[in-house]
Amino acid sequence: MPELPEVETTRRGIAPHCEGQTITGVTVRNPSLRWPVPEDLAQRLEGQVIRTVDRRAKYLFLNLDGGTVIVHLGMSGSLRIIADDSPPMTHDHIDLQLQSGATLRFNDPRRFGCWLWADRATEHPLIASLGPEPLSPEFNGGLLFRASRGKQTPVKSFIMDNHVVVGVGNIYANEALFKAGIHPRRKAGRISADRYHRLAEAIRETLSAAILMGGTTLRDFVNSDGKPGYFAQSLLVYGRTGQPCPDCERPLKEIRMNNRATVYCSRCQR
DNA sequence: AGCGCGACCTGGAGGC
DNA sequence: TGCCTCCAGGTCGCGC
Repeated sequence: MPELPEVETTRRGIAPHCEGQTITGVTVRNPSLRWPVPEDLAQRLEGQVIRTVDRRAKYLFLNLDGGTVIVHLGMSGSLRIIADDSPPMTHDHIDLQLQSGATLRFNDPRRFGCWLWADRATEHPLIASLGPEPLSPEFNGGLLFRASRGKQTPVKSFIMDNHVVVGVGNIYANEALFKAGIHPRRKAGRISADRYHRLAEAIRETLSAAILMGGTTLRDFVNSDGKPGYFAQSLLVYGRTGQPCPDCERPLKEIRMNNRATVYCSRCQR
């Protein structure tokens, strides 16, 4: 489900209900996520106050006084605020009871997500080596250009590499490459600085537009209120194989790259 | 070292 | 209705 806009939408949805709240109870129904949920999670959390809810890449941080819960939603995870005491459904793996009476509930059918503990989140191995945030000032075309010199890997794989820039998942990689007019298979090391400036701008635009619209809803994404996002209506190429290119009207092509659907216009993208 | 791919899971859609 | 195959928004870590 979630790419960066969905994760940010989730953060904005849950933060007001979590920040300043004492955790009064922890229920782990299924600890078998991507990595096992720490056995002492409840012990660490109970009685602690959630100070802030932050995001780094697609990770959410529940910051407590003595450390951080690092949450990833994987492909199918979601966090909801449950106001009443409605019973857990299938795949509701973790509940945090809050002092307010609300529950922060984690659901993840495929269990690719994770809940981890870190004394210092920024030093955790999963976090420490991440590239810059795509919406931060340090992310720009120059950075992409420098990082790509000598790279043989296709540009689509390059911008989806979290060590280069975080938060560019499959949907938005397809969209940004279309906007920048770059063929997804072009070797990263053979793209000019000018074109990387356009690409960086396209990434920034695509992600911020999606955040404004509450994320992309394909199938079953719901944000923390249970509402869908509306960015799917704005997708230019993803999910539109065979339909006319928005610019030149030639049918959009689809190939597989790293086993992921890759949609592009063979005329507009070179 | 850089790159590509398998692996981790469940469920929905579509074909027969 | 049921069974089977394919597909899915992520990303780690292995093998070449």
